[in-house]
Amino acid sequence: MGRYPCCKVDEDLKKGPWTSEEDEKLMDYITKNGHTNWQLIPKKAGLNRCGKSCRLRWTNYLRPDIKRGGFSEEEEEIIINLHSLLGNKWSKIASHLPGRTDNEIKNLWNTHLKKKLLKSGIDPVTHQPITDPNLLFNLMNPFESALRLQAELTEIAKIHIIQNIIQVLNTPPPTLIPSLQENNYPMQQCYNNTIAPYDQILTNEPSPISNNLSDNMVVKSSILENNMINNVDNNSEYSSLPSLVPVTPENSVPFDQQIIDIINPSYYDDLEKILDDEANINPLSGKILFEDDFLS
DNA sequence: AACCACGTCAACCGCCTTGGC
DNA sequence: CGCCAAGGCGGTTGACGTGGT
Repeated sequence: MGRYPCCKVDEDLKKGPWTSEEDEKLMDYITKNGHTNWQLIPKKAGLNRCGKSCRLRWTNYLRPDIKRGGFSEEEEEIIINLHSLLGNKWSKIASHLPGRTDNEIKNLWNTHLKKKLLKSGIDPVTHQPITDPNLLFNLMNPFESALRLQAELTEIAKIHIIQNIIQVLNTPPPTLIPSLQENNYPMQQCYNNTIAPYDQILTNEPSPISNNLSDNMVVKSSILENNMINNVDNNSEYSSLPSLVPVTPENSVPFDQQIIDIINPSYYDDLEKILDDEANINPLSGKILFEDDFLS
């Protein structure tokens, strides 16, 4: 058999910050008896702590040779040089700096030195001048970089909104139907003119949002299309939602291709006009307003 | 004065190495 | 030689402090 386990999982040992009483107990015990067996120390010192926790507290805080206070410029230089040779070997780096712990050096590196090197155009991993133009751009122009990121996120958000609109168009509420019967509802114009290319989507092809549907179902849009545009007299169809059909490998379109279809400039531009113009959104209902709504 | 964002650092977690059996 | 616990190490987390709005 080997040794007995370090910290028993079922033992109700204290965790978190150390109190001054605990520090005092540990200090007293180690200065009198040394630290040959960390597993026995907490019991013998009267502490309800794991041996590992005691060792960490001692090596990182209580040890008498610990140097307090901030790091000097010289120490920082040494750490940078050693890191370029040793990498993230914090304990090895610490062994070259008397009074400094590996934890302390690691924290300094992650919070301060890494940024310092980046700012001066040095890759903190390789310690070589940064050559990646994107990374360099980000460092030199943080503001422009943020703007660029924001623009990219806006584009993604627009695609999400478009997907949501498609979802809404795929499931018309019953209240829309009388207007359609009168053949003057703006939604119909929407289909006929504004975003006519969406007819491509409103066919038997799976909706671009189908990938987001957790149950892997897709609205069978042909039923919807028939109800809304061609078959408006069939009232019995209006009250029920379009049936759902499972996505099958043969009728599914790769998501990348779906995205490309959506970004087809002709209807993307039209939708963008709607999305860009805040006046087209009813501030109370959040619904999209069409040209006819303004005329009436 | 209250809130928020960010930086710092002590402590924990989990993996790896070492060494006793 | 293999198993297994102790010790060591690096990554990560969360509490706390501080400065800005």
